[in-house]
Amino acid sequence: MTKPRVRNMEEFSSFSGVSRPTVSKYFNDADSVRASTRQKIEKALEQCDYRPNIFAINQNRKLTKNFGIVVPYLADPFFAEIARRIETLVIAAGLRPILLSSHGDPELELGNLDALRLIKPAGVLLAPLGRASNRMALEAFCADVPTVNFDANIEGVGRAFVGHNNDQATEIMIEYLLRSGEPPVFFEMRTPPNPNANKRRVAYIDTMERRGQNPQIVQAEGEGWKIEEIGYREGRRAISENLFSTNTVFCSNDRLAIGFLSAAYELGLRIGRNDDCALRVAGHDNHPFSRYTCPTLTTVSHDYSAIAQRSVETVLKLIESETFPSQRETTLFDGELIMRASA
Amino acid sequence: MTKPRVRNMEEFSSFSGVSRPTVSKYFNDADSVRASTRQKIEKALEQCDYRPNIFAINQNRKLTKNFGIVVPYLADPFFAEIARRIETLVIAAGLRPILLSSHGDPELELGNLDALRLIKPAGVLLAPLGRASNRMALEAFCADVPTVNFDANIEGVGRAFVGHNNDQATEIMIEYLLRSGEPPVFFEMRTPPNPNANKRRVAYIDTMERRGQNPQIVQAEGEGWKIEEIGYREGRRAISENLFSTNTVFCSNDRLAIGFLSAAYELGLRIGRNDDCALRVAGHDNHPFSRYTCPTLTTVSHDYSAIAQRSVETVLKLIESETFPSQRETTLFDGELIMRASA
DNA sequence: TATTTAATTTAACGCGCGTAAATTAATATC
DNA sequence: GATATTAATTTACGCGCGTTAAATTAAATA
Repeated sequence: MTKPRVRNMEEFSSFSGVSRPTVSKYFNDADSVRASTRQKIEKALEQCDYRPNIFAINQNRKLTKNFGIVVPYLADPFFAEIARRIETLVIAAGLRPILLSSHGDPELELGNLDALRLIKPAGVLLAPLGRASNRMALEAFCADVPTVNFDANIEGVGRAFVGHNNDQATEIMIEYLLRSGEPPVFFEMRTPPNPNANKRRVAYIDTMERRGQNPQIVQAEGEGWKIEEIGYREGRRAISENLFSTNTVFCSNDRLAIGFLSAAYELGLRIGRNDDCALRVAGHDNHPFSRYTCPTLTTVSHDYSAIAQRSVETVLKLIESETFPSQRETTLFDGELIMRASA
Repeated sequence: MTKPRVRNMEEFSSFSGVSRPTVSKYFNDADSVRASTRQKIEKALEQCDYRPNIFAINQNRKLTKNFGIVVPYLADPFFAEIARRIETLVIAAGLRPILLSSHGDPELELGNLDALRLIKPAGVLLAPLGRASNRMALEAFCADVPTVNFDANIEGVGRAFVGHNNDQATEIMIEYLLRSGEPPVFFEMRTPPNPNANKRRVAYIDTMERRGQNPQIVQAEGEGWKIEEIGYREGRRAISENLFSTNTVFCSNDRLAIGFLSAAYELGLRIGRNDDCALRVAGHDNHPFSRYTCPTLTTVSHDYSAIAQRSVETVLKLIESETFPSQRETTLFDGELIMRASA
């Protein structure tokens, strides 16, 4: 019953009756050995539970099967969700994902990259903090390790960027809001941690002007990643001080909108597109919780799966080719209008 | 400007003028060498950026500085939050946290433990899936690796358990609800993934009976970790079918409550403790989003920081002592009533 | 059956570090 | 200043596996 303990490849070699180099070959690529020897090995594998020592394997490799995934803030379900998808794809590609969160802290972001360096990852997918990131350090890292930048685009960071088309996404939401009611006022953080926010502001202004509308922006004070709280506090203030010139609020992201909805509810405002509603509210991101807000949040969705898929594909290609791409390619995926009850 | 490249400890030894074994000693414990030699090493460390190869280090160690953290579902902000705290403590203890999520999948849970085995972690903190977990396999793992079980208690898994006092927490909420209005009906999943739910049901029934009340339970159908959705769908159904015999609903957890609130809102029910409200709703967990629901959710909080702290302490003690504790100790931390607007 | 080709075996070295024993040097104690 | 103590150095081996070259064997082809 009790399987014999096999301590190393040497022992497994004699146990299976296959020479050690061949066993080694098998573990690197099971198809690289003859079918008959493969059977011998796999039969032996069933009778004892030997597994190669991962440290010894990686010691001589310049490149391991490790794969780093760095996100700025894992407690944000948005990043948890996209990380989950990426993890799955990475595993399917035969690599070992290592998920790291920077927890909103630029020093920890550097620490994470430092930790990744040690484990010589084959590739890295990096969603940087953004404004707070130490750009020089990130660039230095990307020069050494095949890295693709995703979610938050920082020029020069990573050998490619895969992300969300903020321009298009902002535009379709504005178009929808314009044709279905009063023009939207943009509600955002004055100093957002994430660069997508800036893209969205610019896109808002551009689109509004192109439509002959007067762009209006209400900015929330506050720093950091406690975005719902900022949306709540500043939303409450903005409503109280009557800062919104129309009945339509387009929040820069869903977390801000979640806080805003909470404030509006507390102030007794009805939100929605019915006649008896005081305000329409829209968000941006299709945050996992946006379908459970009160009312459910009309928003514009990232193409989560496409972004995850393309990101992984791009790094894998990078790894395979072993070349430095001559230019940093940028891939953006269009957003999709998610019609719910809030606007 | 360009720092000389130092490839290994040998080279660093001659670079710094300190013998290799001493350098090795330094990297294992900087205080174990004489202050003067320590200075020599650290000065050299500034002039070149050598760092020991982590794979070579761990190859000879039976025990690494790796530390595993396994949670059942990282996309749940509750687990993200507690994982974040644990990570911080583990880093402070000089260990390298490896955070793994089972994504609600029992096979992945085993895969995670398998992956952890390979990296010979000094210790592991394991929050199991619960009902779906392969208990035998978990036990086998815990026999080999110093593991402390947290959050979801599975008898026999881990050498200690640290968690939330579901009995006490349930009781204080029921007491509050009883003295402030109608008796609570318990709303839960019929087949909850997490064993805490069962504890809470039992505690609900016990407390109600001790108070001379008639316990009433409404059970939601549905499997898996999409708990908000289940809360929404089944909450909507239960309200429509008039299954609640009083105006007070005590949800088994906040995620269920979040879904329930969304359903109630959609059905036009006012939630809260005012006279004009149709329903009072309470939750359990103090989920990060519970303060942004509409209305804000009255709930009972985990002592997040105490649980995180004690969990880490317990594993560290286990690691240090290198002994198998004669009995599996269970530590529970009391919950705290979080009064908000929903009940 | 002879020949070519492919796979396996044997033997041996290297990776970067941990670690132990014996020796030497630097401090601390009297 | 002599001795005892502590720390550093020298030397050497081992960890488990990758990898390579030459020798051998097995399979595929003619």
